Amino acid sequence: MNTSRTIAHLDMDAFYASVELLRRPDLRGLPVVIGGINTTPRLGDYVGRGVITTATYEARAFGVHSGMGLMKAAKLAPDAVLLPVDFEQYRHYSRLFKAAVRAIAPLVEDRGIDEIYVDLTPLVTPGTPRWDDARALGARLRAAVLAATGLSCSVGITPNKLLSKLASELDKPGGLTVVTSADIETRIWPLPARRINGIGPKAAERLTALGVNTIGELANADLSMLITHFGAHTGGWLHRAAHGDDDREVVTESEIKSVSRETTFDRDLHAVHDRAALSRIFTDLCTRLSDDLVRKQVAGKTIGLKLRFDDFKTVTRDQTISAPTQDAQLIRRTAGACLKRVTLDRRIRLLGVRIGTLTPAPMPGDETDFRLL
DNA sequence: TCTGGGGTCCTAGGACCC
DNA sequence: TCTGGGGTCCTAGGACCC
Repeated sequence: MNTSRTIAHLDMDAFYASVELLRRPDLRGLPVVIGGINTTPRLGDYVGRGVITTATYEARAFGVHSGMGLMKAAKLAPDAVLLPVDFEQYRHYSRLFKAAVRAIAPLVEDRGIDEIYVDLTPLVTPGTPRWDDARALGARLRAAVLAATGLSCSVGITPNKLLSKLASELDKPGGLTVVTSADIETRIWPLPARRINGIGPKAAERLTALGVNTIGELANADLSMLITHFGAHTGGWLHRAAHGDDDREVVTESEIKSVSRETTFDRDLHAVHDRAALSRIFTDLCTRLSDDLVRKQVAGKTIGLKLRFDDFKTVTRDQTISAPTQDAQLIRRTAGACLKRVTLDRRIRLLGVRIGTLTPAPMPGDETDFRLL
């Protein structure tokens, strides 16, 4: 195992909720839940299909957590304060905290709006006191993020991304946790295998059925048994991950692969009876997708449709056109052709439009016609 | 009134080409 | 006519992550 790198994972604490509390300091210390659009001030009065995106630690004490339906959460914590999501605000604070980190340590990998990996290797002195250096750097990063945003984060520092992701969660909120290869057995092995980034609910369930619950049990599981049940690729990865082995680089730049827009309706819609409403929403999604493409300066060739029915079954259809496009009408026509290939014998819960196989497109106002390139 | 919205990656079969 | 293989693109679904 390569232990020569020093990698940090930085995770903002209850990010959306904490941003809201900057504007509403009067709510500090109260159970606050963020989620949904048409919200009521009191969680217990909410009616709709929204889910929790974030909850303050005070709200989590009631057993609510992100991903939980707001209606269900309302039963657990009816008196919690409910606030609607405001992604513009969160993106603003996301840019601020990432800039603050980059000013100290430029090798940053974006992992969504509220977390990053940072390669600290060039900034620490090799040798034994390296982890002292790393801890001091982690403290600097935390202080810089707090100064730039007023927000708290948790930091994990270890020899790789996999361990750092686990470490940053060990002392949340406000933690600064260093884990070296010598600490794996005592600090990592007792954790549930599900905590490993990449082991989701399905894999965790399969592991449980094999008698594997903790990372330590996974580490001590027979490699050939894992390969038998998960295949050579995944089986080998599970084994290495449990031993804290991960050689993935910190990726500072990456190109966007696809753009999508989707919406869940207030009530399930009927393909025939609600045809007009469906058509209007469909066209609106395509228009917004087109706007996204222009803003992101990309055009795409593979246009996809996504439907979710009232039984939660999801189907997708896609079609690749001859040249990349940003055009809302062409996207609408192509996605409309995809829709004709779906049997519509159930009410529809969700409609989505996606575009992939992206290529760079000209800036708005640019004279160049990218179709000729 | 269970279960949002925006992504990435992987698998797998068939078409098609060399 | 049969056999063999590699590579890439397209499409559908699913697991997973934030």
